[in-house]
Amino acid sequence: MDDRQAAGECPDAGQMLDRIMDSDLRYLMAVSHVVLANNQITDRFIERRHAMPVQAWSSLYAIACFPGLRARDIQVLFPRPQNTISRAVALLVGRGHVREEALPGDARAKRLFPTPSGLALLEEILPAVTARQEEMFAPLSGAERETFLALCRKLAAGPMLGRSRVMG
Amino acid sequence: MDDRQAAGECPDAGQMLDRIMDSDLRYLMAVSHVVLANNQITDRFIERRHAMPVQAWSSLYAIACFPGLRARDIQVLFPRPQNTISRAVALLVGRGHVREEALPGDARAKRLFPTPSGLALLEEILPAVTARQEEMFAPLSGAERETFLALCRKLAAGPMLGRSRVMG
DNA sequence: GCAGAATACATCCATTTGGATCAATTGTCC
DNA sequence: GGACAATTGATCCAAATGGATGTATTCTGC
Repeated sequence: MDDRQAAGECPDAGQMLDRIMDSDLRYLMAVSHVVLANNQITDRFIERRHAMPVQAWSSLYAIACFPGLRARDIQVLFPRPQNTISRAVALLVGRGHVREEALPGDARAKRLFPTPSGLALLEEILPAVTARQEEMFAPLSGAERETFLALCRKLAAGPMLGRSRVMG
Repeated sequence: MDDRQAAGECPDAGQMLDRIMDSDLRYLMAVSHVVLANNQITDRFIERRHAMPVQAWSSLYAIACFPGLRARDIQVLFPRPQNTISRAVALLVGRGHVREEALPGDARAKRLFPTPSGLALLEEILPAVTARQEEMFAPLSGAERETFLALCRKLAAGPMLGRSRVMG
């Protein structure tokens, strides 16, 4: 695939990145690269600072945004395995950041609410994550960010994002 | 944050997704959601079909795109921990999909090349992944896809994507 | 050309992950 | 209303993960 193979050379990293984002899988490669690269920063940072995995603080964020939601709902917002969410919620409850309440109509599910401690933790985490978002989106203008967001939302709204015909 | 808390109700999943993509962290939430949701499909599929983690087949893809690259270079394309790449390459070498060759100028590094078996495996995997890409990007028009790609590339080219001032 | 820093990759090991399963409850169909 | 399927969340356990460290080699400053 590369003439330089014969010459025993390889393009430098920047060129390789450019070219892989020009390959058949360019859309997938490009967006995955962006998210993977950022995860190395954001996820590791909060893991170290607060000894909690991504899914824990993002669950807390979801619970604070929508007090009373169920674990099940978090899974829709952050598509991860069910037991991952279950454990994240257990961690938050165990540390007193989230409180569970019986859901009147359904004895299986529990409604989740942030505690004052949970809200305080979020107020500590959110400024850092917001600053990181600003840092990573700095290359885009305001208009470009809105375009990017609109396109992501369009992808998220697509019916085949979370299930597949081509991959059983 | 939500008046329905008093009423003991929660918005449905679709509305929650909309609203979290309208919050302060909307850009991060939106793009992460898209990638996470797709990973649940694509990664798991190839794990089952070919008993290999994402990083293995994407390393193979990189090696086929740029024959002769080093493990180090793969890490630039797919930002993951170093030992993750190391193991992925070891798996590919162990299964005979990749062959290592001494790099003349540097005895530490190894040049990586796909074997016929590796290329054959890729020809089996790529159609499925390409079809999946098509499936997930179906909501976007051709022009929108190019816009999305251009914005992702702009983000990837940003100097602060892979390192951070705000997150030590 | 030599000492110390840096790089490339492999490996160790405690922790995390996720598929599978379980228990409890609710929904559906007749 | 009773049997069977579906849902909600917890837990089990084999396997993967990633930070730290090790080994070998190359680069840098003097």
